Amino acid sequence: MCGRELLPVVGQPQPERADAARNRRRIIDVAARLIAERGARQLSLDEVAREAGVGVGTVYRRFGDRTGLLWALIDEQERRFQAAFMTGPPPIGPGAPPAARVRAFLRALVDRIVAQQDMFLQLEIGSARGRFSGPYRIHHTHLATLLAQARPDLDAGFLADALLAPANAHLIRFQLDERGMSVEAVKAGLDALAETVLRACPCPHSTDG
Amino acid sequence: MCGRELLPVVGQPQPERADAARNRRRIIDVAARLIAERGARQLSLDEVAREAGVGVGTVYRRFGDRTGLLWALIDEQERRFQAAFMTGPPPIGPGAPPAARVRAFLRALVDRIVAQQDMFLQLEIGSARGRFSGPYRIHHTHLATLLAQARPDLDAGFLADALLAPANAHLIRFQLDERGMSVEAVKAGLDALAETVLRACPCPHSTDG
DNA sequence: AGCCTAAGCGGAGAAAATTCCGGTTAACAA
DNA sequence: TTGTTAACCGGAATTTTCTCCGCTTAGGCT
Repeated sequence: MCGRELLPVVGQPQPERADAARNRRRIIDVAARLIAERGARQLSLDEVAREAGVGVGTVYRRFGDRTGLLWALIDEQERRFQAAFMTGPPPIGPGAPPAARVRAFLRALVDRIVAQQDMFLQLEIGSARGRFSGPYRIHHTHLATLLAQARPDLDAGFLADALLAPANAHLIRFQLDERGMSVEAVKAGLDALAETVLRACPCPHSTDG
Repeated sequence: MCGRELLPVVGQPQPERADAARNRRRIIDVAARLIAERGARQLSLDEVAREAGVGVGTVYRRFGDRTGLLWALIDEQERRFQAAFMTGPPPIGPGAPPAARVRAFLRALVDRIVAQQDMFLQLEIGSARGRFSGPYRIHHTHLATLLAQARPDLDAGFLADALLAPANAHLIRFQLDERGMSVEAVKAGLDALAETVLRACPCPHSTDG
């Protein structure tokens, strides 16, 4: 993992050397092209290195591993997404009521996963490295904050995990391809779940068995 | 994938030849031992084959791929689990009210994942093959049935996915190890989510923004 | 201009997953 | 017994990921 790819960078430790930056760019460009041509599934880092005119070692130093490169490819989209829910216009950005923002966020997240399904699928297999770092933490914090605003009586931290968990590339692909759901149906389901949670009656019946 | 490992076998296509059965057993035993000794992470199919005294080809023919072997190792536990929620005593088995069964089911599922964390983690990386086949479908069907019984007005199919999604080895490990939650806290969170969903007021306020 | 060194480079090589296929053999019927 | 054959077997070969390490160089300093 490289520590320069995703937003949660703390402080640029060192300015990147010119040759390193050039190689990073080359590698990303080649990888993006190869994925566009043949899908993320077929992406071989050996081939990326060869086509980019660098050694495999360089690819690994720069991106840590296969998933690191994939994260870098998704990064631009991720920045845009983060900007949308942090500073963009309502309903996903500030201004709308928390409940509406939660739902808009989840819908946008699903759209994002569907749009880059191929890469997200690859990210979910392969090393677990980074799965709950960077982007996940930011999404979780954002969602938990909104949930806590809307319903201070609930366990916002856990609920955020629970709402994020179904926004999973493999599950979504399964719902789409094998269960015949539409993207809208997936979004509607998540939306409905969020709504249900957000307006649950605080009154604690005994439901125990 | 082998089609003989997990419960949802439809009809035994062919009785297995004696040598094949013997090798299957050997392979499973060796794999179980190696995992006990060094963890699922380190399991090399080459080594399994060598120690079991068979060729790698045999391992692959028998189990399809790495995850196939892992599923086979988990299979016995899975059968026990399925027996518990399908025919076992309440509250997880028949007899208790659906809501209680849902909650007991989720708790048991988390326990199961925690108990074999190592293997479930490996299953979630590596090929997606079988991730939503066999066991998942059965869990989903079971849960959806219970949910539909308890709340015919909700989308039981989607909710079952949504409740199953957070019961994910990687998420649980993250919650346990990096968020400092206890296993009980994880179970309680899922439990509370299920309870919330199950007693949501059917009255549709306008929550939209 | 010349020096110094942290950062970077490349590619051989180790390790693991998975495929392929020519040579066996268990199981069953004649 | 013997013949037949679908199933099975083993392991070499292929492919891909990732590590290691000796050599090189960008960029700041004098």
